[in-house]
Amino acid sequence: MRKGMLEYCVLLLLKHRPSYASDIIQQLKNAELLVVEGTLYPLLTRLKNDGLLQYEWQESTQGPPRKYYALSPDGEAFLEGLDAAWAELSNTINYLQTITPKLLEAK
Amino acid sequence: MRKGMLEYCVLLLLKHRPSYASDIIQQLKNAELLVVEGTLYPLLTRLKNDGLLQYEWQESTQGPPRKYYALSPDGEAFLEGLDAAWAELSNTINYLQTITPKLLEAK
DNA sequence: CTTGGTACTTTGTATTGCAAGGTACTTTAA
DNA sequence: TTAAAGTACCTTGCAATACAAAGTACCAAG
Repeated sequence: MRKGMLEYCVLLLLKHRPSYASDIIQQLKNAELLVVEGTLYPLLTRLKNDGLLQYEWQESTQGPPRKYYALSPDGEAFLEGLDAAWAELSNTINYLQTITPKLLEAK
Repeated sequence: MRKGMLEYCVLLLLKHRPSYASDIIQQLKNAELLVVEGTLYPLLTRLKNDGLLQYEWQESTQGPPRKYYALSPDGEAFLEGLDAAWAELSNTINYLQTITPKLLEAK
């Protein structure tokens, strides 16, 4: 179900504030969206290769350095497209839900 | 983006009213969701094999007979699970959207 | 100098969506 | 009577995504 949504969620998070992978996983967990490393790392790499993200290394006070990802200008534009796509999808589902009688009862 | 959503949309439609493949495609197009045969037929077959859908052949006044698909009892239960999953995903996205400052401005 | 914690990465597999092509039956029209 | 067009169903092969699992590297604490 959540397939294809992760990209949008990650971009939303990074728009809010640049983060590194483990941090992103933690933030998504807070939003009740479970993601694992094997999913996120390839996604970040792909988005960077597509020019939607940038990153810079930053030293950590504890442990190895971290790759902080942030939206590139292209990424911001792309995200606006996803906002529109989400709004449309959301409308579609709402419409399909309302035509089913049973959900109307549930109100 | 729509990945994984098609299943939900198709089940919602079939809950509303049993339909055959070409009809489903048309209804989804009306809801602004473009699907092609190569996507839908395997999906219907899979849902049937999983016991979520049933079908029966019905003669058509014009053209070849049609396979009318409908939700099985298991399918109805499964759909309720998807309703819950959608509500949760929707909440998650809403939350992630609201923490980004720019979207708040857009209001 | 070894153990445990943090962070990043890669490989292989299953699922999903799509393009493209194919089969079969029915009606229309030459 | 056959040819063409329309409707409906199905299959194959490919690309993209998510995940499990395993691996690499650095640092701090004991």
